[in-house]
Amino acid sequence: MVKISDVAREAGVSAATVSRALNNNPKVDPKLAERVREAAKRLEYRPNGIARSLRRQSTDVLALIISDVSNPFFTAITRGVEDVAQKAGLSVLLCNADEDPAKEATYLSVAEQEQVAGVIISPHSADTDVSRLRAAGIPFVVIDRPLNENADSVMVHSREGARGATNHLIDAGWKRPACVTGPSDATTACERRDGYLDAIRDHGGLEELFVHAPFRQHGGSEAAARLLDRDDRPDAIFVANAQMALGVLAELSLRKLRIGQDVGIITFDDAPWAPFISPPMSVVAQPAYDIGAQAAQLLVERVRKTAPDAVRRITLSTTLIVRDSSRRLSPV
Amino acid sequence: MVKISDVAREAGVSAATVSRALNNNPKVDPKLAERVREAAKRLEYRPNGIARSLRRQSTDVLALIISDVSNPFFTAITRGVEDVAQKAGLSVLLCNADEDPAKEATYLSVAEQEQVAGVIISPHSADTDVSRLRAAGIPFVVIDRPLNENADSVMVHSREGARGATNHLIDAGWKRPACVTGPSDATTACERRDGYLDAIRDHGGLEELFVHAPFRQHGGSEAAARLLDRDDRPDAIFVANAQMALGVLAELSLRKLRIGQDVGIITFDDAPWAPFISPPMSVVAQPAYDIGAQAAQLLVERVRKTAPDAVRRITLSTTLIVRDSSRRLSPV
DNA sequence: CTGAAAGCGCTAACAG
DNA sequence: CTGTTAGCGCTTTCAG
Repeated sequence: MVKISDVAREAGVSAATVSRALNNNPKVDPKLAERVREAAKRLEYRPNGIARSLRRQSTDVLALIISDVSNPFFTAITRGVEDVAQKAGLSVLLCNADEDPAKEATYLSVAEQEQVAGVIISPHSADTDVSRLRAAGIPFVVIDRPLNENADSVMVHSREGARGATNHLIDAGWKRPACVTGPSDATTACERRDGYLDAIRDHGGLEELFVHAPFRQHGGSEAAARLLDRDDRPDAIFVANAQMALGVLAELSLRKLRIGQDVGIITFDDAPWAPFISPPMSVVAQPAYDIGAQAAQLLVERVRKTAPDAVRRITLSTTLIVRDSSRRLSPV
Repeated sequence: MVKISDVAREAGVSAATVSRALNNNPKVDPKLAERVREAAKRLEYRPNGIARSLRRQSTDVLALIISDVSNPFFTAITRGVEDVAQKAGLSVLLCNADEDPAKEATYLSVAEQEQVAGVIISPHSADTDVSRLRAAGIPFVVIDRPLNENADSVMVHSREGARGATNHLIDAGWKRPACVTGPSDATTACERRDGYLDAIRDHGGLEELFVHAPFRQHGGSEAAARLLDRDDRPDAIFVANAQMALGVLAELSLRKLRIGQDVGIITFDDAPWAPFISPPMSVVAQPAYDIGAQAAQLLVERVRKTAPDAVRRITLSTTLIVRDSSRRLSPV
């Protein structure tokens, strides 16, 4: 490994000058700087990022801790984060907590030990412990799911989105809309359930039918099975995320229930495949890319200390996209 | 930030002893060790990973550089990598090169500067330059796409899979199968095209119809459009990845072409949504999770230096899953 | 078994 | 503008 002192010797200057030249410090003689750059190139010198971080007491990497890499919603967020981080010269370390509080804690701890410049996290629950980040002075912004404490955040009006989706189902003529949502310790799962309940109560005379299950395809299947096993089974389902929706679809097909006739369906998240299933899936789209981009923007400003001290909270809106899965083809 | 010397003072020992105790060095008095652990806990001490890495000249993180986070194939790989890395006590830093050689180079450079313990990479092209990794002594394993050099790797028999898919199309009665594949600088794109060509030539009398486009949904749309604009348009399409397949689907629906009647389709990668589109999509499934798991296993052994010196190359097979999109409903 | 001391590679004060 | 010096926090010889 070639180090700074090697370059210094090659260029006939001191290590300090090499450091300054390579970091574009303006008060170094342009000629010398050029000589240094050439020497560095000749030797294929790469600064040791670790040593640099230790000395500077800071790094150029952000950690993005997400709940599930295989959820397209989170990968879309990732792109938003990466695009703005890259513009700011920061790399992003993507951590997949996998809806597992233990993994989440591990990554939080890694972020601390590796002294990342900042963290963007979609916490598994509102109780996720970020105190160590605070203690270590690492700025962070919370996305997707709120935290039981005051922090910069970029959220979505989940509840309103859910309410709108459920209302849409009712307006379309479905008589017994149910809700399939995520685990009860995930705030987004509860908010979407509550939005569903808001709509049910608004209309009166409707039964509250919801079930919690993991935010995964199998969770969707299980929840749907439980609902459809009832004697008074629902005739429409509002699903809280796209992966669960796939599970619901599987269960529906197993039971030979036809979408649009026997049952209506609408889901949170406009997954890429939503327009292509049959019938095309109605969705509540979240501005995933923007969530990531705005969170990264906030974080970069914190890292650069160009942001005001006050906590900033951004809440974005969802968009109802009606395709065919929620329409009622043969009304009674 | 509480550091090792603080713990040393609190426990009334030297920093060296704290270090040894916390690293479970067996030759430290159990009583002392206990005292140290208590002191550390009391002070909420967290070792500074950066300082440790600088001193040890190594880290506990692997970098996984993938071509596209939003491709389910790569997220499935990611899970495989994470599961085995975690068991080995290593964290994984996920880097999204986004099919962009510049981003890829950046991440390679980050991996080097941050002295990661090892790298798993799906190189954008066979010419991707990993010489710096070699020079820095960082072990790496190549996945998905081969490199123009001898290295540990976990690949898939793409060409055979593509050939099998095309043969299946022909056997199903389609008369003019075409191929929509990725960019010509991506090796997997070429292999899948070549597998298609193998099948075409095997049968004789068939025209070679293929088009290269980006490995993205819009790439699939564009390629399909080009193919379907021909006077002698194909009646079946073998698509080289799931994201492109979605684009092809979009184009087909735009032109009101019915799958199974007007056109047959089969794609690489068993995306979660494949069974749910209409008709259910036939696919060539890749063992994505295993690719990740085996690559990580190889890498861990390199990192731990428990592997033989010889380069190891693993090639996994694909599985043809016939659903309905490739069947011909009304044969001529 | 424990402590003192050296040093990983870099950058920031401080002189010159 | 450049060089010398000191240390970031940790681990690891080397003595004791």
